[in-house]
Amino acid sequence: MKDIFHGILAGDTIFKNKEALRPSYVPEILPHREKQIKELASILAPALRGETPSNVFIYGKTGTGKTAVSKYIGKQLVEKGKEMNVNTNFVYINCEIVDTHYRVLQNVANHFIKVWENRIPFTGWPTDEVYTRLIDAIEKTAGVAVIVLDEVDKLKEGNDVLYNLSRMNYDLKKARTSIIGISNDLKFTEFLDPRVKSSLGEENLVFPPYSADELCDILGERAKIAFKDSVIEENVIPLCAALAAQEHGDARRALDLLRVAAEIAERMKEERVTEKHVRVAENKIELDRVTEIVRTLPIQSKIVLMASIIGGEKYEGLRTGEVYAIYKDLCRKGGINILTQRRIADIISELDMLGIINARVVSKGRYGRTREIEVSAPLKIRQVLEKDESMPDLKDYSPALQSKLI
DNA sequence: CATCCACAGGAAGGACGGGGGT
DNA sequence: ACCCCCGTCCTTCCTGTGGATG
Repeated sequence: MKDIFHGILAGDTIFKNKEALRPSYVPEILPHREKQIKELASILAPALRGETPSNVFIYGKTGTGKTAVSKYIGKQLVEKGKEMNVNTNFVYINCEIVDTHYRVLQNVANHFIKVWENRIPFTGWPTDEVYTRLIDAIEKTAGVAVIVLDEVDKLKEGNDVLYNLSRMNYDLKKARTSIIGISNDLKFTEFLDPRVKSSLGEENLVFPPYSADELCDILGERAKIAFKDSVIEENVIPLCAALAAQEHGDARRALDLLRVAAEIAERMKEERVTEKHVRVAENKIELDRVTEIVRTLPIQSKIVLMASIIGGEKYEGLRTGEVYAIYKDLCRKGGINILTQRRIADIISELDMLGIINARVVSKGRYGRTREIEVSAPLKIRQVLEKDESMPDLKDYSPALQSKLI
């Protein structure tokens, strides 16, 4: 046994600590977020004097450091609290996972209830009972609790949860709470109850996307931790940064690129990560994304997609009507009910928005107005679709030669 | 210039299913 | 246990339209 692991570990020539490249990792240094850290710290500082900090709403696109900064501040706050002998608590909740009223309250409460027997069960209690327990538990700490709700827009009962949490201070005597809501959807607040909106948005923080140069610094810091010395060629990090900056300055994407590039280099038994590996990684990530989307598509969309691929081989400037004709053939072959062209037009739009096809409206004058459809990676997508059992069998299928006869 | 194609894409509503409230 | 509301998926019906063609 020992020898097996030894063999594998010996092959590990590139990574020192891969964790540092994962999105969940909270680094010691957060380059180019000094301003946000300072601002958030000054908002939360009253907590250390035992006062109530304002609630905060943090907005920023994915990979702009919202979560990392919050967690970082939380850690600092708790440490500083210990140092100053103030009871400060930091609760982090990801609302994409914990997405109901009950479960949010339960999770927050259980953070304060240390004894197993008294913990709140996953289900079964009335929600307001959970709330009472939560208040009790926080009150016992007689300190300040900062509650972070990450991806707060994913909450199913956002209004109720936020209303509940934001009025906790009225029910508390000795303890104080502050809510930090994090979202990448600015429009999210529009759907909130005005009272909740004003109480959550006492302070607003915006996290702008990183520039390519800033991403370079971030990757540099992480690379120092993640990799052994001098395994990364010097142009690799700028390239990762530049590619990620093309999107919208997403640090997560940049880190993914770097990590996947290194994994590829490792698997190829190479000692250094080069630009070439980044290029391969870029393709792999995009392809993985596409295959994953295609795999999880509903059956009707899969057939429309397949019809577009087949049509693309047949026609130049494939049009909606042609896709629909092939689609109907495929449905008949597979015994699947045929939807109307109106619906198919919408499905084509959906596929377009997912970025797996390109559909742009063109006018052919006398010959109508339609969309020209192009599948982005037809060969690869076809492979994925052909593995799908729910798809009709396409052996020796070829679209009818509909040479525009009336 | 008007026409007219082959759709785009909006509006309204039906069927269905899940989840929450009582 | 029941109902109600809401969201999703789909249909039907509809009006709108860019620009080659006559």
